[in-house]
Amino acid sequence: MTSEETHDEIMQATYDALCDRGYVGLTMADIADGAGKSKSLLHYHYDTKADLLVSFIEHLLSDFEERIAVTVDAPPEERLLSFVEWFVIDPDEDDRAAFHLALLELRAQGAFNEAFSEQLRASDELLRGTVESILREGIESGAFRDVDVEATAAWIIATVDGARTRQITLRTDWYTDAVCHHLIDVFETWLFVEDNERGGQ
Amino acid sequence: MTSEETHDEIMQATYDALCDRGYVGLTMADIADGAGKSKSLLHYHYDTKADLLVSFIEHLLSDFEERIAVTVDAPPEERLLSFVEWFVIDPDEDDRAAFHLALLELRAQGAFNEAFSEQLRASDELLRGTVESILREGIESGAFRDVDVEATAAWIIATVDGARTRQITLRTDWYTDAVCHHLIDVFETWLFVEDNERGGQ
DNA sequence: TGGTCCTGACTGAACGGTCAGTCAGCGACG
DNA sequence: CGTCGCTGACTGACCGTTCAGTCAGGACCA
Repeated sequence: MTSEETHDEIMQATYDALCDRGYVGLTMADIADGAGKSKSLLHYHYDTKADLLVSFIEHLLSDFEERIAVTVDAPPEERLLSFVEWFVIDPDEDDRAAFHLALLELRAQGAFNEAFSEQLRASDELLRGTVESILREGIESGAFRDVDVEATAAWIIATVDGARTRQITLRTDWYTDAVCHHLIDVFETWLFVEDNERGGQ
Repeated sequence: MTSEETHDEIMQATYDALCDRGYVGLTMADIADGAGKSKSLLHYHYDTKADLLVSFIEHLLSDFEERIAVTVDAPPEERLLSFVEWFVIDPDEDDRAAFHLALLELRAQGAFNEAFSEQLRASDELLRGTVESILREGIESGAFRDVDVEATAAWIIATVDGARTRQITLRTDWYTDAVCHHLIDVFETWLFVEDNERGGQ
């Protein structure tokens, strides 16, 4: 088995272990077992547990990059709404909720680990950049009003992130529902240019 | 020293230890040292580490209850705005940021510990109840429009929580700034009744 | 073709440290 | 004298990390 195949298996095993143990409960033994390999192998490929996890966040990032590259063709209103819907977790997606819970633990650990922190900041920039580019596209095409792109992207992300955080930590869809409806209201009132206005001014 | 004094000291030491170690790094020895007592004493008062932490969250809750009881006299617009400002962390309040980071870890642990989860849900109800009561008061007095109280409280909390989470995990005030400005905009447009409208309809 | 050398992926066992939890006992106070 | 608050020494389990060694296969040479 090549080094790269092994790397992919380890990343997958890390994901699985993170889902059913969380970050706090995550052990090298869990990951090794999940990959059907020995603990020592993990240290053969990554110096420390922290290194492995940094690699894992990198892996997530490139995954995310691939996924957003796919959806660039839709109109901006649709892209923005599907971004919001994608962010929120479906009630029956148990493993995704578990994963984001672990990710939340990981995000909190950034404060104690500079390498984590760096990766997390990179993923934040990617996320913000994505929303900003949707907004810019909408404004350029005349579909959106001329809002402050950076600030608008920031509050949208903060809002959906907060809703998801409360959704997964409190195990209720109450917050995501309220936030989704609210966002749609705000978008329709403040952001989307009505058809009958288009080209008007 | 009475049992209650010791309890308070332990809670304070837990707070301190949580601030500079985080939840993951928190040990019984840290707490004991901070309180100037022995580890065994902690087990004398609380059966397990988890029990101690449940006690700690209870302690936070009653603290929060006392604090909000103070501010009930201000007008609803002011109460709402000061709630938002209070939620957000000042850039130079390092220890408060550290504490909320630890609290974030603790919130994520709710998924693995039913007793934590219960306490956290209680604190969520308290928070939601507080915002809802501000909204209800505003609507009754005619200062606020007749919005859906539960849903509005939910999205406000999700928004400020998300902003604070990103603020403390990414160590940037970018999100909280954007969210504060946005919230003030939304409040003034959708929630607050203008003076010249008052009594009008 | 077959033998030698080397390397990269991988393992099992052990080590060292950490940490929650235990337990026997001690001083002080009512 | 009992019990309440408290301690220090200790234990068992766990977990990241290390290390000596195995094994398959590829390169190179005779």
